[in-house]
Amino acid sequence: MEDRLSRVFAALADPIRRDMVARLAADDATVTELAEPYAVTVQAVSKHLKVLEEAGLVSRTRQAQRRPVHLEAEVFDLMTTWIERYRREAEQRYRRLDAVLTAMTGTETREEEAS
Amino acid sequence: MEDRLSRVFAALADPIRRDMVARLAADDATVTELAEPYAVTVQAVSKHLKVLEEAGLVSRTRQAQRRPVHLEAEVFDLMTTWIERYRREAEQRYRRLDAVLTAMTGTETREEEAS
DNA sequence: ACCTTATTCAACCACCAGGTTGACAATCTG
DNA sequence: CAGATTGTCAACCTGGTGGTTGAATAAGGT
Repeated sequence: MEDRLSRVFAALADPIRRDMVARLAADDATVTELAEPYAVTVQAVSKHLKVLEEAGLVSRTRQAQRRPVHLEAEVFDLMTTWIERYRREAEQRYRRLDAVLTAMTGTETREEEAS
Repeated sequence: MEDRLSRVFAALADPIRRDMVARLAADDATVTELAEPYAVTVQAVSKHLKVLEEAGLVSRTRQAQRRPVHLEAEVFDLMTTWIERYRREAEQRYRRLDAVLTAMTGTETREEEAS
């Protein structure tokens, strides 16, 4: 899989991981705390965290036996940038097409603005 | 996998699919056109398109034997909404922490609340 | 009608992802 | 030290993903 963006998207393609991110946005948490709501073993959750960590979405520090997980919000920018870029491009194209269509029909009907 | 958001994220976790989306943002294209730059068979690309379609990222119409692919930009909103929501939350928390730290060092002698 | 072009379907394969159980490491607490 | 808590590692299973080749379908061009 290799590249960063792929890892980030893949990490968020799993509902459990997405839910963990959502909860971590509110506050840091330990592995067992995170595992509690889900019907899977704590080992499975540990694996999920590894995925999130390798995607750069979370970081873990050590605190006695506990290992608090912290959300790294900056990584979201990577996605947002990518998404917004192409969305904007596609929407502009849509608007252009819209303009063409309006121009074509507009010569007869004269409709003014769209939204 | 089931849910929409998972499918969208999973779809974009693949570099080829992401590249196809990027190209489709510029203009609609047929399957063979899309396949051309990649070192995979056209069948593989057809499969990728199926994934993108099931995620609601693209739609296909029929035009003679050709089957032009069109990007559906609206789906991006789903992701952006999700991402922005939690990023904002996490950043606010960061700012709160920042404020607490500033307050602590700023007053120095007066520690009242813990957290 | 026949051939060519565009695309999908089917069967197959190698590999990865998400889950399990069981053992181990690291730390606090009695 | 002994025991409980917290978390990871290793081995294993199952199912899905991305790729292949080969055949089938759909529509146009001649």
